[in-house]
Amino acid sequence: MDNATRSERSRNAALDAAIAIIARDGPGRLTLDAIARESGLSKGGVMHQFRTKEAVLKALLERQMAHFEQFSSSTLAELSKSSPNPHLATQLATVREAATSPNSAALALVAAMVEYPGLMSLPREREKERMAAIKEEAADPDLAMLRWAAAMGLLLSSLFGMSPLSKDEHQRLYGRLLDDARWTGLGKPAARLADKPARQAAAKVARPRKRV
Amino acid sequence: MDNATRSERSRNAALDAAIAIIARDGPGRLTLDAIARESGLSKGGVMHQFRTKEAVLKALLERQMAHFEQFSSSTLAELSKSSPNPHLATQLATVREAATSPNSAALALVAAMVEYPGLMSLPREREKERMAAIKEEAADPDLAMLRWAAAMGLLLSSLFGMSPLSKDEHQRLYGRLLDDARWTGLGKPAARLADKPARQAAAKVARPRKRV
DNA sequence: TCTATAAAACCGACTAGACGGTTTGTAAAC
DNA sequence: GTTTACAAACCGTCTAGTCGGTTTTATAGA
Repeated sequence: MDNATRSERSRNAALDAAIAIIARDGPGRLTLDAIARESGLSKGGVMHQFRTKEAVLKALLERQMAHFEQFSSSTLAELSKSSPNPHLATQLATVREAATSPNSAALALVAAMVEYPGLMSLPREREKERMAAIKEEAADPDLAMLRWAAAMGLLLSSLFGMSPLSKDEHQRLYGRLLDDARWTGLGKPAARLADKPARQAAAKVARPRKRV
Repeated sequence: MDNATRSERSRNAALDAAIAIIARDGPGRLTLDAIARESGLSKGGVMHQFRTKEAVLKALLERQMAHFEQFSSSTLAELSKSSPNPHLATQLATVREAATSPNSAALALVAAMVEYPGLMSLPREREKERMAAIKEEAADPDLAMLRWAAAMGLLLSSLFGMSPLSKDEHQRLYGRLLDDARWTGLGKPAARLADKPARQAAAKVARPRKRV
């Protein structure tokens, strides 16, 4: 077999094994020995392809990011003609995709952040660009950010096994987040609803400024 | 010193040390020896109070949950007279509180879940009850869940250092989530949109400028 | 109050195993 | 024949948990 393809096969085998271990046993169980065992490679083989454990995590992160990058850009191309806010719609769809796909990129994120928090800067910087694009196109940027935050909340909470919501509810909620028609007309409705006591309630829990 | 209070002091010292270590060095650095060193106790002393490391994490989780439980119930008592959906408002305020308080409960959660994912069932079950109460009182349950999800998204993403948003934006967004007046009239906007087209146009121009 | 005994809190050295990473050896590719 | 891909044994460190012993507090009889 060709040397280059042999290396690539081994690298992919190791990364697949890492994902499988994280998904099955949790991020805490991801060790180099476990990767070797799971992938069929020897430990030396794994270490030949990745010099350190951090390099494994980084490669895993990058591979998963590339995968969703692809999903994201093709979705964006499709939506940019039809949607008034294609970047937001794309991100919402991508998050839903990440939440649904079993071998989620998010699993790699979790694994990475515990041992090597510095790796998190890669996805964060990428996310910053996307957020800028979302704000740019939005009629109501804060609402757009909140729709994004809600999608992330659904993703992360279910990812950590702490979501109180069922699968069905998750799907329905993603659907609603994506439906632009249900997120219009929120700019300043207070004037028309003056008779409602809602505002007063909000003031009660409003935090004194200048804390932190 | 009284035996009971001596024990309690030691237990609290250990838990305080654990929080400090997690906050300063990250969850990966939380070891029993580190807890002993940080708390001033000996390792034997720590192990006398907590038989295993999991017991330490569990106690930590429970203590932090109790803390926010208290915040939550006092907030609920205050809001239940004025707010049309006091449970949702309480949860949103509590999440914001968790996000801003430096020694966050969430840090304990992260530390816990990596090594002992089973511990996550405690907060999840609690959250299920709260979610039921939120749905119960809501005119639009799905929207209520989405507001909750958005708050969780803000909390979790910033907790993992992957939030692309600034502190200011976070605070502003929490404020908007809490403002009931800005979340009304979303039930079936498709029908309304026809007779009130001015709404959408206005939103395009009027940036929300509300401060918390 | 003094004393004897039990029990709880605490100490710190130790162990067994797991972990990340290294070294040495071997066969295939170039 | 040199480099590359991999295997297998190995090393030093770190970690959760143990254990025998010491100090402090509780109990109880005189």
